[in-house]
Parts: sequence; structure tokens; C-alpha cells
Amino acid sequence: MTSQAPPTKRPQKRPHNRIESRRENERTILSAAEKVFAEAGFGGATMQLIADVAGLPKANLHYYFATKEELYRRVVQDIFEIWLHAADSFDNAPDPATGIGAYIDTKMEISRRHPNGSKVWASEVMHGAPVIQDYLENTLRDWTDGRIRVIQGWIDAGKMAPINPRHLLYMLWATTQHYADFGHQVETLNGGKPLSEADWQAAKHNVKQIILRGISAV
Amino acid sequence: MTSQAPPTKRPQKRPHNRIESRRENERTILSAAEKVFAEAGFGGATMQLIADVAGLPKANLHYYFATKEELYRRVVQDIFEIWLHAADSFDNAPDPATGIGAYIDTKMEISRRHPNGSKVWASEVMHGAPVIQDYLENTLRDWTDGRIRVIQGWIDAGKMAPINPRHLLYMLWATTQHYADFGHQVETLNGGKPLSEADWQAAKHNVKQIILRGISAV
DNA sequence: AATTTTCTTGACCGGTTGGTCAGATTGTGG
DNA sequence: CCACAATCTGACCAACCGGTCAAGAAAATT
Repeated sequence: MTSQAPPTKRPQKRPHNRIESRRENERTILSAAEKVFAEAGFGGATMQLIADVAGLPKANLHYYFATKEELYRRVVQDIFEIWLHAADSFDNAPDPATGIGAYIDTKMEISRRHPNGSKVWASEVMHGAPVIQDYLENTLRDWTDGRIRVIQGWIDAGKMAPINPRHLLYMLWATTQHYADFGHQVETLNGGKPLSEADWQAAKHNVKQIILRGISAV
Repeated sequence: MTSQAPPTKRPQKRPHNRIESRRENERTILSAAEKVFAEAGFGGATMQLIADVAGLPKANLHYYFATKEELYRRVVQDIFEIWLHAADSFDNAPDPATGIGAYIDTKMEISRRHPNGSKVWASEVMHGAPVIQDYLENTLRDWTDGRIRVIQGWIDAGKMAPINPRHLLYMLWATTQHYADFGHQVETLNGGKPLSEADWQAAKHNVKQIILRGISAV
């Protein structure tokens, strides 16, 4: 752009104050790290590659995140937050069809919008959760126990079949996250093309249909 | 053992002929590699660690498998074979309850007996299937198309609800493999103890119950 | 028993990795 | 405008990794 600069006092590009710049850089790095960790795994990812994707010198990454482990930990923690918030769809639902249906919708949407995050999470758990074991043992366990109580309440109220609530949760996690974690396989079997909007709707509909009918909630 | 050797001509330890020794070593290495790849991922695994687990010098690994990639490829291929053979439960079944029920049983058993293999497979696919993309595009696609035809046949014959066969297959894969790939999470939520025989039966029963009822096959 | 082939292994090598650091640059408060 | 602190970065390093190799040990062949 060779046009003259506007007469406003701000330089046309960036305000570059400290706190904004810091937040912006951290976000850029975390986003790049999520992608690289998802594609290569923790061991296969390199700080140099993350730096390249982020468009920053490698040494700059170490200014914001002291070690590779620290950066990885932050990525996993951020994903876990999103994961937990999906529970909001579950609560205050009057019946299983509403609550579980909304939960499936939300988790499918997460698989669609945050496939990299889901992969990093899956990889972390698959490798024995070396950095978030405490989350599993505390936060996730409490969360799970709470949801089991909700489901058991629905069963006791005769609103759904007496299935095992814990294993139902596993099924919900497995079926929804499959579309993120195994997205490459799904895409390959879809003729090598990403799922279309209609495909996603069909997947979502199908999962809800089978599970809700499977627990006699409809 | 200070007792005298038995009078039979064979030395009490090993026959050490060439072909047996080779097969034995290959099996030891592949088993160790499967474990290490499952726990650390391809990038995180080291030939030295695999050698230590196998109880062999690292240089010996390279005698049987030229490169890390070649060893990894063999591990993944072996798993894929097991995976495909699970389809036998599917074929020649008169109705969906029998066929899909048996398939779930078989795949749950694979998750139980070969959790490491399942993890390596999951990891490979999650990272974009860099070494087995051709399997996905040919063998797996054909397999999938065949099973879809079987399911569609059942639907057309009015033996089950008109769900989307492709997405049903994804559900079957996701729910059964979850117990292997996310076994650590399941174990943690199970109080840190491995699933008991009863737990496995409950899991299997629950998956079959929900899915078979979900597709109106019972 | 001699010889050839297969197998085993410690030592070694070039390349890569996570991480460091000193010095340059930039924003901020006085 | 100055001084100080925060930010940025090229150059560097020790550790580690996959892979090689030559020489020895063991089995098969003659």
C-alpha cells in the first residue's frame, strides 16, 4: 500500500503496548503448539517447528514458555477447560433426551471446531496422562460422578432404560470424539474429502438417534 | 539350578537353530516395539528403549529391522491384520443382533487383549496415517463398503431401523476401541484399578444393549 | 576340521534437539 | 529526553538420537 498514512496519530499497524502484545504472542504460540502437537505428538513435535508455524524465532518461545513441557501443559489444560464446559449442556435438563441430546450436539461441535485440541487430549491420555493425571483423578472424577448421579436420577424416575450410567458416558465420549481423533480416517473413507455440512448433520443426527433410542429416552 | 542335566541329548536350554532363533527374536522385538510405541508414540519412542525392553543390544535391532520406520510399519501392519479379522464375526450372520453383537464382542476382546496395538493404530491414524495411508484407501475402504452393504441389506429386509450404516460402523469402532485407547482414563475413573472380569462383562453388555436397541435390532 | 555364512555387539558418527545467553531493541514511567 | 525494565533474537552448546561398522562368536556346510 503506497497510499499516504491517515492523519490519525496511531501508526496504521499495531498499538504494541506490553500487555496486549504479550497476550497476542502467547495466543499465537499456543495455537501453533496445539496444531504441531496434534500432528506430531509430544515426542515428534519440535520447538523449532512450533516456532516456524507461529512465525517467531525459537528463542522467543522460550521467553514465554520456559520448557517444551510447560508449553504442552498449557495446551492440554486449555483443552480440558473446553471439555469440561461442554457439561453445561447437561445440567438443568428436564429429561435425558434434552440433556444428553444437547451434550452430544455440543461435543460434536467441539470435535468439529477443535479437532487438534481433541487429538492432543487423546494422545495425552493414551500415553498414560503423564502431565494431567491429577486432573483425571480429581476434576474429571468429580465431574463424572456428578453426571452419573444425574443419569441415575433419570433412570430412577423412569425416564430412560436402566443402563449403566458410567459406560453410557464412555460411549458418549467415544462416539463424539471419534470424529475429531479419527477425523483423518473418516475423511479418507469419505472419498478423501472433508465432511460437508450435511455430513456433519447426518453424523450428529445418527449418533443422537441411536443412543437416545438405545437408552429408551425417546 | 545345580541339579545335573537330564540324560536326553538336547542341552537343557535352547535348540538355537537359525529359523527358530530368528522368529523368536523378531517376535520379542515386535512385542517390545508395540509397547514402547504405544506408550511414547512414534516420535517419543527410541530404538535404545525398545532394545532395553526387548533385552537386546540396539545394534541387534537394526540387524532385524533396518530402520525405525520399518519396525514401526511392521507393528502397525500386524495390528491391522487383527483388526480386519474381527470382521469374520460379521459375515454370514442371519440378522443384525447376531452379526453386530458378535462384532462388538470380538472388538471388545481385542481392546482387552491388545490394548497397545490399538493405541499404536489410533496414534498412527491421529497423526494422519503417514505410513498406512494406502491401507486406509484400499483395504479398509473395501472392507467398509462391504460391511455397509451387509447392513443396508438388513435395513432393506426390515430387520433393523433405517440408520446410516457408515456412521453406525464409526460408532462401533469408537465405542469398542475406547476401552483400549482411553484405557488409562477408564482405569483412573475406576478407582485406579484395572477393569475386573465383571467390569468387562458389564461394559460389553452395556455397549451391545444400547447399540442393538438403538438400531431396533432387538 | 576347515570354511563359509549368519548372527551379535561395543564403539562410533553426523545430525538434530531442547535449552541458554549476551547483547540489541523497544516500550514505559519519571 | 533519559533511565530502566521488558522483550526479542542470532549464535551457540551439551545431550541425545538413528544408524553404521568392523570385528568377533556361533551355527551351518563342506
